[in-house]
Amino acid sequence: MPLPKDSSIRVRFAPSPTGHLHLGGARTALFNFLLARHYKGTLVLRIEDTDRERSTQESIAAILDGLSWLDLGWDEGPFYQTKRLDRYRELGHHLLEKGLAYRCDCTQERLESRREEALKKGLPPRYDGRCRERSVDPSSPHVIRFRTPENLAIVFDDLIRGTLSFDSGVLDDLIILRTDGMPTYNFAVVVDDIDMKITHVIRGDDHINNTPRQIPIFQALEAPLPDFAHLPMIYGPDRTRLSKRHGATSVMAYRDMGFLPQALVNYLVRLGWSHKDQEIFSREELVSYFDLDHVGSSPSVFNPEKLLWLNAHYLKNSPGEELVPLLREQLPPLTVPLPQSQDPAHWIRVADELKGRSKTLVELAQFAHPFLEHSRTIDPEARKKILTPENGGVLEQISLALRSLSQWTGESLRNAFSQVGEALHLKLGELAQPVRVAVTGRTVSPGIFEVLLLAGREVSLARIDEAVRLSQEPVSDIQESRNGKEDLHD
RNA sequence: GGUCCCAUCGUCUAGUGGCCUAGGACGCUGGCCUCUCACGCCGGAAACACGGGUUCGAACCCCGUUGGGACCA
Repeated sequence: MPLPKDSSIRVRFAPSPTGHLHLGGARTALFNFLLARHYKGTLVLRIEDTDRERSTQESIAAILDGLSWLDLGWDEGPFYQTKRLDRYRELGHHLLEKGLAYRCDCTQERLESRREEALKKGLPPRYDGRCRERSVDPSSPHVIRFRTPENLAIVFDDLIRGTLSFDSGVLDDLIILRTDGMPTYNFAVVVDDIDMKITHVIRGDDHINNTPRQIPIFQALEAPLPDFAHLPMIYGPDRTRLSKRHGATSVMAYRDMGFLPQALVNYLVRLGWSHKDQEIFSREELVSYFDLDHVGSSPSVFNPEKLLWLNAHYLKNSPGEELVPLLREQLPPLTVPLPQSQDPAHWIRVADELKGRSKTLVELAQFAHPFLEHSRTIDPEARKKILTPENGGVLEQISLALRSLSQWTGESLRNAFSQVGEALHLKLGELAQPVRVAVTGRTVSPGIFEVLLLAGREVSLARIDEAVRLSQEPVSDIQESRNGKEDLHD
């Protein structure tokens, strides 16, 4: 079902501000965004805040933040349903006048008891239509119900699922305006989609059952029907709808965990959509390739491993200078910065050197810390294992050799190491590891020459000398005694 | 319970009746590279839920079964 290529398509993203922007919502927003861009149409942002109990200002802010972090811009809005209440009432009364809706003053108690009766008889607990033909006093408390057409097959062509068919017999005469004049969800949505001239309703498939309720309202309001496309759900690992109990679901939580928005977007778009075998997409490619034809109809399970892989990919391929501001956000404030940390170029070098080994910005920050902060903490395991008295001697030799170098380059450092290696009959690896621990405090880092160059001569030598001292000291009483016991078992 | 949706490797997916001895990716795994860890490169295990049709031919079309899920209550 190809869409018009020109064109004037108008789509919308319509979240309820009852929490953060979660992954499912983000994907719905993304698909709407991409479709709008692809067809050069319009994306409308609408905040469905009629549930005043649960809607909050913070949620609105959180959703807007999430969209902006993902760089999903919209063209019109945000429109707020709570600012359109008069309009819903107007159209509700319009339907009333045309006899397409009616007043109902059934009490909560009555409805409750009818429901229980129906349930007992094994019938669907629908409204029994008591007020359909009654004339209820407009001045007494009442709701307005939509007169759902009876015995009618409601059929529509879902752009993703194909033809979907429902029997209106299972539908209630649903309330469109409550006693307090607030519109119900299905009514407000239809009024908005009409007023905002939405041509394609693209939403999660949890709304699939709402569609046959909404279609008769479009018709009653004599509005053209938009096309519908219902996106499959995103599941957690247990194949139920992704929710808080599956861990982080808020897109902002992913930012905090050190993910790049491009990675999350790329991950999300491949959940349900594909373009042949391609896995990595630039924003431009996404806009030019995206269409509904290749959106699948089966739900997908969220897989954090693959997101991580994508994130590593984007990290590796981002220029250091773009990473620096993000790196700063992840880094705890520096207590005593290294002298070279004053130099922006140093930060870029650090980011470029370390981005290839990091899966997240958090990891990148951890790797980067020893090259930015004056003091570096030595991993206790690494100290115990690598900074042995024997290696202390090795470090002393290396320190001497490094000091004698008139200038530090990759080349001169390599030469110095091989000379020490020859003299001590040690391989490069056996030299590099103690130096690595001495300078970075960890057993994992970039190549040893890169490390030395990045830390610089002053810092490197000071840290190596400190490591020499540490290697002569006992590790610590507690660790010593524990080691002793372990040794007995060997 | 009612209505509706879904069904290819563990996961994301390609596949739109012959190109399929089912392709790619994540993960897993063997190896290479190597100063550590990654990256990268080469290789491996791993799937058409089941049963009926339709057809010369079905992963692809139809029906049923099973299994999962959503919504409403």
